[in-house]
Amino acid sequence: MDRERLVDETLMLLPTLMRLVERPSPVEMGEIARRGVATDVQVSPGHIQVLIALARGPRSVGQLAEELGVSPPAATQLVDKLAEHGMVDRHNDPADRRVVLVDYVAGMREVARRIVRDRRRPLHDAMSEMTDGEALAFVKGLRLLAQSFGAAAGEEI
Amino acid sequence: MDRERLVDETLMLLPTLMRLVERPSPVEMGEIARRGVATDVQVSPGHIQVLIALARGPRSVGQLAEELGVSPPAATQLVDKLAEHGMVDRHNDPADRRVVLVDYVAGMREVARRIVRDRRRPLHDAMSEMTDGEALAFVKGLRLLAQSFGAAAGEEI
DNA sequence: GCAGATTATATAAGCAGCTTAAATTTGTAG
DNA sequence: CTACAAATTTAAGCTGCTTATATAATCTGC
Repeated sequence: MDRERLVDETLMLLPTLMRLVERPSPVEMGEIARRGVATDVQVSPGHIQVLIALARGPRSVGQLAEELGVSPPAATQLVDKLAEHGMVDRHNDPADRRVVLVDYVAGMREVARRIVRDRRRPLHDAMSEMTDGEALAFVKGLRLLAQSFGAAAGEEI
Repeated sequence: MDRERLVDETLMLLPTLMRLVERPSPVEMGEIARRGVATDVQVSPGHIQVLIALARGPRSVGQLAEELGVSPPAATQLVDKLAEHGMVDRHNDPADRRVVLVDYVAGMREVARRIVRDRRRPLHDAMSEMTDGEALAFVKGLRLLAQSFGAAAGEEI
């Protein structure tokens, strides 16, 4: 099979896809507005990642940075904005007071779930046109790519 | 199958992958340096996209913008930088002098091919661990996503 | 053929999201 | 208790995009 062509097509598609993904869609703002959160909230992919990560329990800023593959200051920034809009809360880890634990504000877990759901609607739609095998292969591909690019970029320490 | 989980995983993976892809790898700079082009060139995914698009023939700035899914000023900027480093050239379309046609500088076609090849090495590596079916499903998935997000974001005209 | 609208590109200004470097606070080990 | 290490934040800066505006070339209707 012509792998070259597939690689080239991916190289063309990936950045374009990313620009689309990063473009803030107004969808979830309506959702937020209905709950009394500011209407002009711009939920970026990074924020969505934080909301998803927190669904599995509280996280320290450092853990978030690592899970998202960003620097600690970037994680601080993401948490700042979510906290500003009353979505998440910081509190000190009693075991180690250097650590800042991030968690949903009480009652915001459900709101977060809805925001994430809205955000992933196009993704969900796209995936509903794949067979199970294709969907699995797609995610496997993403994992492989992240791993491969990670090895190329990150591991020069 | 648990599509929800796959969607969530994709939502976590995509932005992380993008940050990795966008991180400029020094690989291709060495390649450029050997050809007498400035060493501090930073080849971004957008520039790679332009180089790939030009492999199929000269393009106007507007066509590039459309192919990449960016605004015309963004395309102008990408071309600016590539031209600055002697990779591409502008010349007027004799048929319509408003149009600026972009093409490789003579002899740079081959250099571009090598730059693109270096840039896609991690991608190539990742794809070599997929079966043919998986690779096809992966690219199909990317296409579906781009289409789906495009419909969600772009078609509000 | 020419005034006015349209199209293609470029310039200008500004913003979001990341980075590295330095500062602050807390923990740990000799 | 001193000195170093670790977690987070603050500060400064860069890149890649955006929209709004400017400029130049083309098309249209009279």
